[in-house]
This record gives sequence, structure tokens and C-alpha cells, in this order.
Amino acid sequence: MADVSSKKATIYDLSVLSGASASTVSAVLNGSWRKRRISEETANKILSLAKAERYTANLQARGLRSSKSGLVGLLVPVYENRFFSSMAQAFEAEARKRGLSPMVVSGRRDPEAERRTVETLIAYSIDALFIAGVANPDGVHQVCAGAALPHVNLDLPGKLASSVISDNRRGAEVLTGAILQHAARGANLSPEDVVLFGGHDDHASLERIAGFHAAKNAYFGQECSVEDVEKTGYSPRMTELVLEQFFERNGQLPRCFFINSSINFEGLLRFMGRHDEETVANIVVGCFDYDPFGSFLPFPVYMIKPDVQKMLEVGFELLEAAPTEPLVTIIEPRLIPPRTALAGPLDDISELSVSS
Amino acid sequence: MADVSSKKATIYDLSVLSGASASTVSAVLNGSWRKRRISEETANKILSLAKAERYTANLQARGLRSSKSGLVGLLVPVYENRFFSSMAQAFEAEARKRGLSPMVVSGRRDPEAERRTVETLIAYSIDALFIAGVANPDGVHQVCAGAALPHVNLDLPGKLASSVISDNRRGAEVLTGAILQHAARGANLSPEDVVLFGGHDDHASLERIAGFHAAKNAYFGQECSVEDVEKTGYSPRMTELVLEQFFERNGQLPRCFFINSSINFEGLLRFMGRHDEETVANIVVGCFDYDPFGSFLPFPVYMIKPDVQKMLEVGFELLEAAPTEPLVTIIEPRLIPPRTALAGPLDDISELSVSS
DNA sequence: TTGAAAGCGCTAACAA
DNA sequence: TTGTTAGCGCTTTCAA
Repeated sequence: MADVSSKKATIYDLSVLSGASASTVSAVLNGSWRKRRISEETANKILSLAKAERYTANLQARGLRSSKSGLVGLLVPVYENRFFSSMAQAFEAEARKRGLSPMVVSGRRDPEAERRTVETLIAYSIDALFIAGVANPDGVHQVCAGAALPHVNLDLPGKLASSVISDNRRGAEVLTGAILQHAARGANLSPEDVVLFGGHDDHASLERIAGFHAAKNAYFGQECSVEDVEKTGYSPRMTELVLEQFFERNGQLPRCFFINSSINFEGLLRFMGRHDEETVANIVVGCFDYDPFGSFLPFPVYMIKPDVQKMLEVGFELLEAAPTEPLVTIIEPRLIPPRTALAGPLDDISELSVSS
Repeated sequence: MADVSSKKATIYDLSVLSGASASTVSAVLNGSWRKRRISEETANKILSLAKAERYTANLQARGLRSSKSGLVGLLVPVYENRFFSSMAQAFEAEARKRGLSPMVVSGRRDPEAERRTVETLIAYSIDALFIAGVANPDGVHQVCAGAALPHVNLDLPGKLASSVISDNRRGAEVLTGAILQHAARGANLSPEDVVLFGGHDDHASLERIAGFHAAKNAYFGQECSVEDVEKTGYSPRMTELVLEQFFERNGQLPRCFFINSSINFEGLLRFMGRHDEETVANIVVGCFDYDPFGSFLPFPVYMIKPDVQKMLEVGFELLEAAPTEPLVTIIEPRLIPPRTALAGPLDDISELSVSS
């Protein structure tokens, strides 16, 4: 019977109980016993003993000794956002699938915080790091390089390590095409009716802007030289501000919005909160990010859903392959038409019994 | 100058370089040197050496030796949800404020997964665990007890440890009152116009149902004995199913919805995706959870926002106080009127420079 | 004011 | 097929 004494059992306890040496116990318990040619008999004895004693390995000790902790990190800017939280969800699943333990941390787009949290992860000897959405990629890369930490960039490209990114250009093109087509059903459009809000000078934004312009040029059959991009960074507050300014300047909102991310979309929500429903009654929105609630707002919202699951699969493969040259893999995102609520992680589980 | 050799510096490296012993270096580097009466001079020498060598402590080794890892866990069902992701955000902030490292894991409301992930956390010698939203609290509690792991229940009460929960009853009462008042502006209501969807037999659901009924009884001035609760568990799919059944049975949706959580709300979204906009044109919704996008849907949505920040502050205090008897602390949530987009974590950061 | 030495729980040569 | 031994990097008595 299991000893109920609070202290956790160690391989030494099992060594004494089983009569085998600590190293034999160790080998049995970490699975390397076949290779170490330990008899099935002793293995079984130790295994059942371990179960009886509720043995679980001390992963800090194992990590210290073997200099690999089994921890993998994911750095996101924030959790409170459908894109990054779904990324965290996929990351956790993918990590566990590989017997690794996920550690998700948030850098809050603050270069200081980003560096510090990554340094902390390194202090815990994480084996690898996935980097998604940082304010200062160079700073983080530098820290990784200094610690010789394998890492993969997610959703943003990097020079020092492999990257998995969405097809921002093509996604933006498709998204822009969709809102143009939708809006054109009602009335004639001119180039200044179609404006992009959000983004900055990062790679993703620039690609999306390029795709946005490509689609507009194709639609209008000309090089549109109007000012149709309002950069706001990844800040809801700034997006709201810029929208207010636009509204004041023009007396109305543009007919078609391309919104660079759900974070910027929250800026539009704030604008909506300060104006009546008429103000947004006729707009058509395309957002480069997916949020099920965003999909049902009182105007048509087309969304682009990056394939985070795929991105993480590829990311882990890249990590394992450890190519000599940094590789960039581009993953196709998916256009989500208005009024679409996709299934999520909670759909995979067994339903609870239902009473009325 | 710092050695660029990839291997990380250890206290022994600094010991050699400084001429002091490893134990002295250790004491200086972990801050216990004043107490150990080490001279300011040697301390400073070692400190500057450490900086030059870019020394960072190996936290696995420290943890192994001192049998406290500095890791705190948070178990949530899923990330992809505004409530739990804001909880993760607050948890991380609160943990770092205390010099601890957060590890957030998702149990996917799967009793097996919940146990396993908690066991893994324990294997990494986490110092404490916060438990929020599990399918099988008993299983998890048992694992914690077996490892003598201090833990705090969040958003659900538990017998074995202290709990911090929302005032579900009062919140539900306020929320129900708000939707009743709103809906009454248009037409006369009868008890069967006001229906609760979601939840199960867990404490939170039961309290919310009680608050819901209290508010209805107060409004209608009578004990309403109508069947006005449709339990669906915390499953979008099941919620959708039950809504479809309701719709088929009655030829229309109820006028007023009380939705037990944003997870159930996603079930309503799916229903909406399968029906035209007319079907939901006149409903009034109250949701026990806050989501900024949910707040702007094409019908009035009142929401209750649990005060996760406060819940976590209290949670950590409870952990530190370690009361002999489990304590239950109730935190007031906040009613959010329709069309409200609150500020979030990204608003605290410095804005990027903005170009047009 | 500092150092020597033991050991946290585990892994991995190397012997036997 | 198994055991012995020497650490991984750190903390912590205990002595000096």
C-alpha cells in the first residue's frame, strides 16, 4: 500500500523497496530500460512499486541533470484576444503531443517586459521558445542568441531563426476583395471609400497593406493614389482616436473598413460606443483576425482566420528539423464570411449530461 | 568583458574570477548576503562581475536545492474565451508582482486532462496552484492534497482550500433586473418570456439560477413556476441544440435571455448563424461574462464582468495568509450596459509613434 | 566575514 | 543484466 506520508517518493525509496539500485530504478522510470537491457521482470516490479507509491519524477532534478527541462515557452503580447488565446490553446496541445510542457507568457508589447520574461524562461532552462507578436523582436532575439536557445518566430519573420507566418499579403487581398464585392452590391464605390486602419511598420502590416492595395487596384482598374491607410499601431485607443479624427474630418466613416487586427477592431468598438447606431449602419468591415462575436456585429464583417494549429505544427517541426539556414514557412489563412461561429476546443470534449 | 562562450556562467565561474568561495557568491547573488554578514566590498565586486559575465541563476538548480521553485500554476478550462484569458492576464501580472513565475495550463474540462496537467505541474515542483473552472474539482483537489500543494479555488468554491468567487447570486439578480427593465420598455412581459440558458449543477450555475429567479419573482410579484431554465452545460454545441429545440417548440425565441456564460453565448451565435436576422431582432440578452464584441451585437446585450483582478489579488493574499480554515471570499462583479468597450491591458503601454 | 562540505533527485558513463 | 560513482548548479549548515 502507498505510504501516505506527505513527502514524495524518490528513486531511492523505490530502490530500497525493490532491492534494485537507484540507477536501475531511474532507467526503468524514465523509459530507457529496454536500451539499458534491464529485465522485464525487474522493470515490472519497479513499475508496479512506483504506482503503489504514487511515484512521480522530480522534473527539476531530471532537468538539472540532463540539461533539458522539457519546458517550451510561447511569448505573446497579451492573452485577452482571440488570436493569441487560440494560439496559446494550439501551442499547449501541440507541446503536450510531444511530451513537452508549455509555458505561455505575455510581454504586453513592452520591450522591457519582453526581455525580462524571456530571461526568466531561460533561467528555468526552457528547451525552446516560440515568439509571437513582440514589440521589439531584436531585443528578444538577442537574449535567445545569448543563451543559445532554439526559437521559432510565429506570425512575424525574423533573421536569426526560422519563422512561420500567415500569408498576410494574399489574405489581405482576399479580404479586401470580399468587402469590395459586398459593398459594391449596394452602390458604386470610389477608392476613397475603402480605408485601412491599424498596423504599423512591421512586416505583417506592410504585407497586408500591399495586399489591400493590390486588391483595390485590381478592382478599380487603376493605381489608386488616395490616402487610404491610417496607421495606428496595435492599440485600441489609438485606433479609436484616428477614427474620431477621420469622422470629424469627413463627417462620416468610410463605407469599407479594412481593420488590421482584432486589437484595432476594439478601437472601432469604442468609437461605436460613443456614437449612435446610425453612424455605422452602412459600413462593411474586413478584419484580419477572427472573433466569433465580431462576426455578428450589426454590419457585415468579413474576417481572416490565421491557421494557428497549422502554424504551430510547422513551428514544432521546424524546431525538430533545426535547419542550418533559417526557413520561412507561409501558411494560408482562411476567409470567414459574416455571421459565422466556428467550433472551438470545448466542442471536442464529451458533453455533460443535460437535465432541464 | 563578458565571455561570449555559449555556456552559461555559474557561481563557480564567478567564484574563480572573484577569488571568493562559491557559497559567498551564492549568498551575494540570491540577496541573502546582508544577513550572512558579507562585506559590501566583496558583494559589489561579485555583483559587477556577475553583470559583466551576464550571470543568471539556474532556477532549476535553485529550486531543486531549496525545494521551492518559484512557479505558480493556474488551471483554466480553455484560453479561447474572454473570461479565462483575462484571468490568465491578471494572474500573470499578480504572480510577477510577487516575484513568482506563472504557468497557465488548460484542462479542457476533461477530468483526465485536468489531473494529468496538474500532476505535471506538481512534477515541476510548483509552489502553489490556482484552480479555475474544472470539470472535476474533486479529482484535482485530491491530486493537490496528495502532494500537499497549497491551492486556491477561483470562481468555484471548494471544501479543501480557500476560494475566491464572484457574487453569482447578486450578479445574476442585477443582470436579470437589467434585462427585464429594458425589455419592459417595449411591451408587457410574462414570466415565460424570460429564460435562462446554460450552466449545470455546479455552484456558480445554481447561484445564478437562484438570483435569476429572485429577480423574476420580484418583478412579477409572484412565484413564477414556469419552466424557465434550460441547462446545457458549458458547451456551445449543446446550447445551440437546446436553442433550436426551443425555437422549434415555440416557433420563436424567448424575448429575454439570461445566458450563463460567454461559452454558452457562443451557442447563441451558432444559432444566429443558421437563422436570419429577423429571428433575433427583438431579443434582449443578459450574459454572465463580459466580451467587448458581444456587447455590440444587433440586440441589447447586458453583461456581467467578474472582477478578475480583484479575485487574483485576494487569491494570492489568501495563499500567503494560509488560514487554518478554508475561507470563501466573494467579489462583486460589475454590470456592463450594452455597447460598452472597456479598456484592456494594451492600453497601459506606451503608444507607438504613429505615422499616416 | 568567509569557506568547506554535504546534498536536493536525478542521469549517464563505466565497471562488474 | 545490474551497480557504483560522479556530478548538474545551487543552498545551507557548520567551522574557521
